[in-house]
Amino acid sequence: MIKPRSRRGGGRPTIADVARKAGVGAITVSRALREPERVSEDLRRQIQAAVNELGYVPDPNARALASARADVFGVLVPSLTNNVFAEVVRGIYDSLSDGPFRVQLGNTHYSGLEEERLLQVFGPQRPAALIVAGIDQTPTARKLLETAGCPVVQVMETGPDPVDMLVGFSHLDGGRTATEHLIEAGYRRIGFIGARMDPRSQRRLAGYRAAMEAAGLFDARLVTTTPVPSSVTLGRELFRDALAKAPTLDGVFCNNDDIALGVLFECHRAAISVPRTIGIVGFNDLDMMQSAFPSITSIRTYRYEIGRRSVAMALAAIAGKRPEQRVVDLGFELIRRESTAR
Amino acid sequence: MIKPRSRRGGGRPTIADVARKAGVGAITVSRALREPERVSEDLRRQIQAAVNELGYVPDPNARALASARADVFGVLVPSLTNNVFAEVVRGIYDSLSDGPFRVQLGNTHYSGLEEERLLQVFGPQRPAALIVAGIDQTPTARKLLETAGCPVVQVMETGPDPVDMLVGFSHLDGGRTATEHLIEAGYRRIGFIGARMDPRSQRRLAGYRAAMEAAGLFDARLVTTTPVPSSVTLGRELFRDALAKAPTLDGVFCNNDDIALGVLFECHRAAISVPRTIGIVGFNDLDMMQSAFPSITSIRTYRYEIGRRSVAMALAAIAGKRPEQRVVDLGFELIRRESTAR
DNA sequence: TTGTACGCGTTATCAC
DNA sequence: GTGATAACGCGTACAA
Repeated sequence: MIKPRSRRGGGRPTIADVARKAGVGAITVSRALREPERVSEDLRRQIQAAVNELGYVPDPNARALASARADVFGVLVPSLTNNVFAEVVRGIYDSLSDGPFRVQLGNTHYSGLEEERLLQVFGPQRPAALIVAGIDQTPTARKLLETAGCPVVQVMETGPDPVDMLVGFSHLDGGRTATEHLIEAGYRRIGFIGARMDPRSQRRLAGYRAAMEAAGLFDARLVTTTPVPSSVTLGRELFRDALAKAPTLDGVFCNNDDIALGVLFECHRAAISVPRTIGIVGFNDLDMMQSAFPSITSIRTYRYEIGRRSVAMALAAIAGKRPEQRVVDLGFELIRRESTAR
Repeated sequence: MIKPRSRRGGGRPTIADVARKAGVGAITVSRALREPERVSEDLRRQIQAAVNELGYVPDPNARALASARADVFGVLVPSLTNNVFAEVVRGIYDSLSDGPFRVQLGNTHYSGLEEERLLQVFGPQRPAALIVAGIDQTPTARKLLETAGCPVVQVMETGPDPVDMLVGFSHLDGGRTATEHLIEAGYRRIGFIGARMDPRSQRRLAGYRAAMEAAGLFDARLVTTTPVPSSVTLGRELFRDALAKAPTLDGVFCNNDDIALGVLFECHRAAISVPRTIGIVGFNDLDMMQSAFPSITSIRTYRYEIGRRSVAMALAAIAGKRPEQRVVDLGFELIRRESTAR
């Protein structure tokens, strides 16, 4: 008696089952599913019928093994809870939800070593594309990206020398624009308050410094930074520190909106008038900036759009169309509000 | 001249290469890597040497195909940008970063149908475990979870009838506790302000209602809800609506902290005294609640810990140890602050 | 403890 | 346009 070929798997229908039922070869079923235009109308219908009847679903693992390509986008961000990256990730997901691609998300915790590790985990999977935050990879990480054998999109920055493609904006220009706005509004003793101080924060600080020096206003005592992760509460503390160091402070450009909100709350608590005594500018323009009282001036950035664009570029590259421009600068916008309306 | 067996793949070393170099069978290499204790000391060392020399890395796709199991945790959340779920996801990632498991994250957009679709995408991958937010799956989704053939952990809620395992807390009790606190603080015309109104918000509302009815204070005009996604700005608008409907309002229990912050800002703008004229309670206790001015009373929940616990339970189940308690209630805590200190 | 033979479900290759 | 055959790289089953 012949054992009915005991399936190790869960007994789901395979491509062979569909082929048998449709009276065609397995490869034709495979083609009908992936490149329908290369299979005749007739067979396509028969195959589709068999697929529906059997409830056949291709095995992604088998497909990945055979084709040496997984339908996976590897995505690396420094933080999952930072709203800024969450928005980028959301843009990526929304752009991918239609197609066959899955997303594999990695959290680097702002660590270059962790990024290397994750890249080493992603590589053997043979992802269809890689999207990574930032341009400050370690040499090792950069080499891993260059040899990944798939399109790579770096996001959230701009610059001259991407691994492959790049979409974002200039943090340096953003920092400069924010600072220049404060100067034009009449503030003079303008502080910089920054937490985390990752590479993007560093560039914003550089923009701040450039603007202050150009105006002859730079003073190292006006700069307050910490590697500690950003939070509203930390913003309050740093503002107190800044005031202690520079009692004549009359404005602050904050690393990000959480810090800015903390500064605002501390001003409330200390009965410091905003924008009269202190002007405040944030960065990213989270929703709450417009609703705060007073509303807070901020640099609006297009995180969601960056996510979408990164996918569009990767998809184009996968389709063989290398985009005309490998570096896309989506810019930013200064949103003037009450916190600097002196 | 013999072509050196052109590899379709990228020519990376395979397990066979390692086996040859170490002078053992391929299966022994496989075992040495997955269950070292079942291979003799000697061979293990030889194999490890060969692995290092060749730079061998197992192909996860081939492994998944052969074993009918992918080292993947499927995770389904309704939102990527909502800090609450971002924290759960972070807990999951942090708990998984040591081991061999990758994470595949899906965004259901608060949609049962989207959840079904994602479950259908995850299924064929044969994930090692599934973690999903909530207990309100559609019948179809629930069936998919039950037949997934892997441990399933539902998170962020508690209840009597999990698909498999469940870790979270009671939103109904949370809503009741928040409301009772306002009542005890002396507020009487206490409103409920809720956005999105997903199942968890509905249960918080039910808790609010229970408390208000128990105190003989319930009045339908005090309830203001909308299906619109939550935001600080929306909180301001809803509060204005609530005041228009119930001018004698003297307190609000907010769906979440974003709404609560919006209410606070609107009070500032309208020169309404908090907590004297209006008491405010939020939900989740985000960092900014403690720094707001005045600081805002909230229900602290343990999102990160829920993420970690869910992984721990799944891992235990994978290891064959069905945990003694399939339902874990991590509770919550009322954090009293200035916004209700009348 | 180690190895042999084979299967996992699909796609690439090349012939028809 | 369609199909037979041979990988893809690894793990399972079973034997030794």
